[in-house]
Amino acid sequence: MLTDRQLLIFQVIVDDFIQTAQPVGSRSLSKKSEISFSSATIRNEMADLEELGFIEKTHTSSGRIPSEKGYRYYVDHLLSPQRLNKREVHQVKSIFAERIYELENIVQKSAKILSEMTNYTSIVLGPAVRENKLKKIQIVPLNDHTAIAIIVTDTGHVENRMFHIPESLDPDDIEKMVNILNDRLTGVSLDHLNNKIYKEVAMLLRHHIHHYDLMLNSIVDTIKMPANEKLFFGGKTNILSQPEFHDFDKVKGLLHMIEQEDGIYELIRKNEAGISVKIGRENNNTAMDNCSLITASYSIGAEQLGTIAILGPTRMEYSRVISLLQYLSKGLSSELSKLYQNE
Amino acid sequence: MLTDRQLLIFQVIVDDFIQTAQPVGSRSLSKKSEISFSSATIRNEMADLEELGFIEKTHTSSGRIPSEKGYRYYVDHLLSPQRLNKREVHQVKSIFAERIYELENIVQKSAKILSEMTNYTSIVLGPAVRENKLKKIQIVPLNDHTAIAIIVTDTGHVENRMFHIPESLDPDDIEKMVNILNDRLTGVSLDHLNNKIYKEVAMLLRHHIHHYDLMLNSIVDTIKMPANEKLFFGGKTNILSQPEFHDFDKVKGLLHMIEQEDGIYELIRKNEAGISVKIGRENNNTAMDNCSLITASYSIGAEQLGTIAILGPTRMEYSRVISLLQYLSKGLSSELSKLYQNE
DNA sequence: ATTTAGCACTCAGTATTAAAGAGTGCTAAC
DNA sequence: GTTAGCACTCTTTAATACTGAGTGCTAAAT
Repeated sequence: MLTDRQLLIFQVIVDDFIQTAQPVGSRSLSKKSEISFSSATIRNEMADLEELGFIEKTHTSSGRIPSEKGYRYYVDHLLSPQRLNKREVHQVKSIFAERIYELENIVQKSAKILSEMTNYTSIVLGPAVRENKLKKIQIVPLNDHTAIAIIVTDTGHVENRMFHIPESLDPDDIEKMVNILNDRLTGVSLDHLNNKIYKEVAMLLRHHIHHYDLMLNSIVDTIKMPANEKLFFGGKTNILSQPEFHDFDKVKGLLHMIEQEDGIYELIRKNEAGISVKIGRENNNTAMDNCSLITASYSIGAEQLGTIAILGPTRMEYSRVISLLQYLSKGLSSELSKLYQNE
Repeated sequence: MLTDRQLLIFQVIVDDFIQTAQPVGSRSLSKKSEISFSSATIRNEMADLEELGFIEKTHTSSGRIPSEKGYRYYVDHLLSPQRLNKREVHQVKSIFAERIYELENIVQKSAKILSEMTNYTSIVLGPAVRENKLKKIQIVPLNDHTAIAIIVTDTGHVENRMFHIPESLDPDDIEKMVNILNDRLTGVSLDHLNNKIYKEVAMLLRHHIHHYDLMLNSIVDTIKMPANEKLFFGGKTNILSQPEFHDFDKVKGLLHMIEQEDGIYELIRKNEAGISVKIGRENNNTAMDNCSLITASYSIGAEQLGTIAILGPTRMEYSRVISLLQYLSKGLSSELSKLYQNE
């Protein structure tokens, strides 16, 4: 559909624009070493490329910039996977250098390093806890009327919540209850827990403990809490350095969306495994106009855990970012497997 | 030192500028109902006020704006405490409306409401955990080589950390150790814990448990973790709406400082009890130029727990913000006392 | 001795114009 | 099919002038 020469010109336009953020004109193109024909020829080809919708003008007599369709084509067909250089490999590896055992810490650090390396904003969707399996439930009474319920999952995630102890409850009953719960529920994944409690365990409790229901509700609440997985950010202010965002309303909208988190969650969540690139309006969010989002998932074995993402202008270094995300997500996956795979 | 008329003029200038963000001129002042003399008279008085350093010009023929010294005087001498209206009282009370037992949640919500009410950025320094007293230590083994240490404090704060189990350790010994620790350390405040462990408990452990030291280190690490108290923010992007921050470099510096958190921590931390107002360069931080920070502490009984703060332009609604912070910090203190005071 | 009116002067902001530079599209020659 | 050439468009920048808000000072009025 495109001739080789059109392809060449298009590629050079995109590459140049990604670097300089300036519309690319025929004359400056003709001076590039990869291009051997005159500016007039280029102009003809550019007119065709524009008609096909791959590039556009910012005004009647300006140079050309890639359109969203153009970026899409570029990403789908023209991207040459870029090898990371030693420095970059080293930086990514530094995430795993210290022996940190906290999943959250690793994830947090990933976001930080990623944003520093790219100068874009990085977003990491923390591990989904809902598929974790229950390891232990504990209840620690604080005083006569409050106690704290703690649940630990098999990946070492700890969730806790305070609750009110019903007046009428015998302290011994608390212990009894915790024992029953641990006995029956260990190994059950968190999103099945709710079901299992009411279907199988509630009856059992009723036999042994008075007012079991009041306390049970608090525990169920604790389990339900992490409805949305946690988001981690790096370089939230990096967008301010991008020339395309030297516009207050634009920045305001974007930062506001980031602060709210809901919008981001929407954007990142619905993603299949592997790398995905969403360009501009493909994100279905006006705040994301002129922005691209590249996401990659990380996992333990076959179980998809979470997502890492880079948010930048549509004029993004797709090749480098994709390589980076690929490398990091692979690293994360293998490192986490090492830690949590119950071999 | 200032005549009544100068005081009046100064007050009107500050009030007007706080509202409009525009330099105030003699003519517009003379039209105000509180002022009964001519613009020429005002000009003379303003010249004096400028000489005294309370107001300044943005350029030779501009109206006047308050100087930092002026704001300081205004805050110290001219502020009339403003009563909150019903709506505002209601909004603050809504923070405590739901029966939330999580300290963190209350604090988080305070930050949110505060920023919404003021349109400035709010910062809340979470409760200092270090003076909490240990309620319980627990260790939950996840698999053969990792376990998770959990400590619970008397205010219901939960801290946890994963660690490596030394190969040579007998599983029974873990339980033994936890029992000894709980026995000896319950009721000790977190910042004394470290000391107490090495001085009194370590010896005891040595008698009973092989390789106790490896594990002990992990537990000590867990305790040490929350070195800085957690910061909560509200309305980080509100600064973008303030006209004085329609300057990219300014905003970038400020948002960057906020993102880093260290700087903020420095600013907020060193504060006595009660309300404190720091204006512009009094904050000793170039990113805070043209910004004021108002802080208030909250406490349980005599024990100072944390700080709530509002960050805005020096042209801030001091009166309203101070009233608001006063009211909220009092509310927070009493509400938290109700929850955690072990009556 | 204050207060005020009047006037010359300053400066930011805005609009207008002109000129320069980058780029295009089209046509005609190669 | 390719290229040189030219007219044209549009942005950017600088220069210029004008307006309006405001000041400082002086001299008159109170």
